[in-house]
Amino acid sequence: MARVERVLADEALFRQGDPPEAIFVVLSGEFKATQVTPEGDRVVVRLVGPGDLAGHVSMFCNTPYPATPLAMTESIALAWTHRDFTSLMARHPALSLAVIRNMAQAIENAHTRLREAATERVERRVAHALLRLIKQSGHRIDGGIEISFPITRHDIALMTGATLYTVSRILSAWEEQGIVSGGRRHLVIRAPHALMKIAEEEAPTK
Amino acid sequence: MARVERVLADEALFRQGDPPEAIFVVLSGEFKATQVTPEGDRVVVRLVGPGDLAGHVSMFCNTPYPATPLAMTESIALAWTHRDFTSLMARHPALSLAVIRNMAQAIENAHTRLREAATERVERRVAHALLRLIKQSGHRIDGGIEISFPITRHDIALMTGATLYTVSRILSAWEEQGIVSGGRRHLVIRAPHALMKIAEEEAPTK
DNA sequence: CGACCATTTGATCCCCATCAACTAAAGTGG
DNA sequence: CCACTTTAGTTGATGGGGATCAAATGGTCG
Repeated sequence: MARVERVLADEALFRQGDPPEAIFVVLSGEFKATQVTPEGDRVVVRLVGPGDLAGHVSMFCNTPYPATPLAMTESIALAWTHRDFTSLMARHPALSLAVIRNMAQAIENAHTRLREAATERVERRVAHALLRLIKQSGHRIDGGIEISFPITRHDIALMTGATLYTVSRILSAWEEQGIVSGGRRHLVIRAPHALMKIAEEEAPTK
Repeated sequence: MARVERVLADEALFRQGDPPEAIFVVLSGEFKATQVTPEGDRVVVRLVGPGDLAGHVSMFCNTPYPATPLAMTESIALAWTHRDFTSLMARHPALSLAVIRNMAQAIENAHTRLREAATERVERRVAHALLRLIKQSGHRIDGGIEISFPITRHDIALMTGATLYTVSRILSAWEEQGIVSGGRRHLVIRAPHALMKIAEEEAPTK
């Protein structure tokens, strides 16, 4: 019943504002779900990797797609129509549960980021973002952990609510300290432990 | 199969960090779901009103409760154990759908707030927050719309990622302009239209 | 090689957090 | 019913984190 959807890097699975025509499950690859504000600012609201759903919000609420999932690498996803997917869920209660579990994690993730955005300064938010990237798609290489898809300072800025300038400064400082390294659209975390310390360290003189 | 839970104002339905023992559906009243950071800062991640779920994230992921829902007024909720609720869902597919729909809205809401937190300045975020409050529990009175539960500047600050000082200044300014009015723990929006203008106005000289 | 994109780095500015002091309303207890 | 405390809110002064502007460098690709 499913349609297989193959998406090249930098292409969109669907577009923000379009009417919902399908719900997707990512099989391989990685997407960044970006929202555009009325003013034209962009934000990355979440990353969508293998096993994650996309388009579910619109599908179940019957609203236009709230974001545009851009493929960061060549990716493959399965697509169902609303009808097919709900009938599938009706026949397999385990599927409903899986959907719910996935959405629950998305909620928790979003709330965590909300909390970070409200209480933490940029450097720490970037540290959290990198740790999340590691967890979602880190790849061990000798001397560190590599982010397995091309990522720019600008992307990181959009994920943390900062500007690419500030992110660049932070990463430059970290590179000097040997915490990260990487070139153009490429990032390796050399000292995850140091990042965790930055991310969690108690604020001084509370 | 459900247990009826009655909660007085300023009491918690459950506490962040506790193991999940039930899932709740709010019948009446209003809760603010607050998260505490390791450093002790607090944030209101969402409002939970009639028809909304609480505790679902933990219940389905089997993780400790991620937040503490504090009752803003006396409230009533129904509680089910995990076992009872899943068996209920298995027997009534419509329930699964309702749960999914509610969670989808929570996700969209969280993403919207994320986007706002990342791109908008405080005044506009406060405007959005007030508009959301109106929508969720506004109550028409002559001369404006009243927020139907006690709310403090501090609460608004926790909802917008600002400080109570900044919120106080903004509301004072708005009060001078006749947009809002209200006293201690009490808020009336006199000119929702003006708020919408503040919330959506194009940034100057883009 | 030339055009474009990612990144870096410096200089400046301003929004808003922070600190501090004060007012006023609401409990509270004798 | 009145001192006393507590909690909510206001307002001024100050400083800093980070946005913004500007310009240069180095990688990639057609």
